[in-house]
Amino acid sequence: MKKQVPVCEEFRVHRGAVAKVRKMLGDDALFARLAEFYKALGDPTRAKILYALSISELCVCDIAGIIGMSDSVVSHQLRILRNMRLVKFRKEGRSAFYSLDDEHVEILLRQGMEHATER
Amino acid sequence: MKKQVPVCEEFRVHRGAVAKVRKMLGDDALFARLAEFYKALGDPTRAKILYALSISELCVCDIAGIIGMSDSVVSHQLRILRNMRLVKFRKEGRSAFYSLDDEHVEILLRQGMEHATER
DNA sequence: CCAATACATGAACGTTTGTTCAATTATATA
DNA sequence: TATATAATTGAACAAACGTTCATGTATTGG
Repeated sequence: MKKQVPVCEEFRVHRGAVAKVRKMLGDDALFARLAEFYKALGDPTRAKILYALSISELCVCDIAGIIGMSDSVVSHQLRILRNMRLVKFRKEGRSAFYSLDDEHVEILLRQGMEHATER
Repeated sequence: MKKQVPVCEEFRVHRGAVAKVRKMLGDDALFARLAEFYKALGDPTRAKILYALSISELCVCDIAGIIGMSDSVVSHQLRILRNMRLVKFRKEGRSAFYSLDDEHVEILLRQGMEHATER
């Protein structure tokens, strides 16, 4: 009888469980999207921006002032957050007011903050 | 009266709120840790490993077989996940069995997966 | 109109990241 | 004891990333 696995001698876990996981993991695009999403949160500058926006809607230059970085940096990072649908914005005159896209993001922020503050 | 902000003409939001956010954002180390944490989730390979481990405890070469990458890749990434305390492991003979560190991680995984699957 | 303001964008740069490959350690088995 | 297996590690390399700086585009006010 042929070996089903090319790596170890045999799976050390229940074959049914392995098959299930394997099927899900076949969807590369899914995990690419998942990783992209977390990556968007995985930068100190973007984390600060998101945290600031979790308190209040803010315009670009106010964000820049608050986190202590240039308008350009903030604008670049906001584009990434926009593409990942983590923030939304509205224009008013020459200002652009940003806010979190939904409370889903806010929940994730709090979860991460808990993990970061404990221990 | 002197301007308090060097960036825009004036904050467009309530000053009290701004002050509160500003204080929190002063803690650079906090946001560095927060970002590190999310960054650990923000790679397709690591996301796959974590998802696999959310179903079952697995040894290194089984993980490698399941996600279709080399033992070396998996081992390198597991080190990162270990350092971030996202996974724990136990040794048994020459095998090392990995599992998620706590259900905190599992919750975060599901949250991200929801965001990645919808839309 | 012209200048100033708010924001966005593109190129360039140094840094960080993930994978590959080879070598190493530790454990089990023949 | 010698060999094979499981896992870890380090160096090297290309790709991706974040910031800086200069420039561009609207919009507003003098």
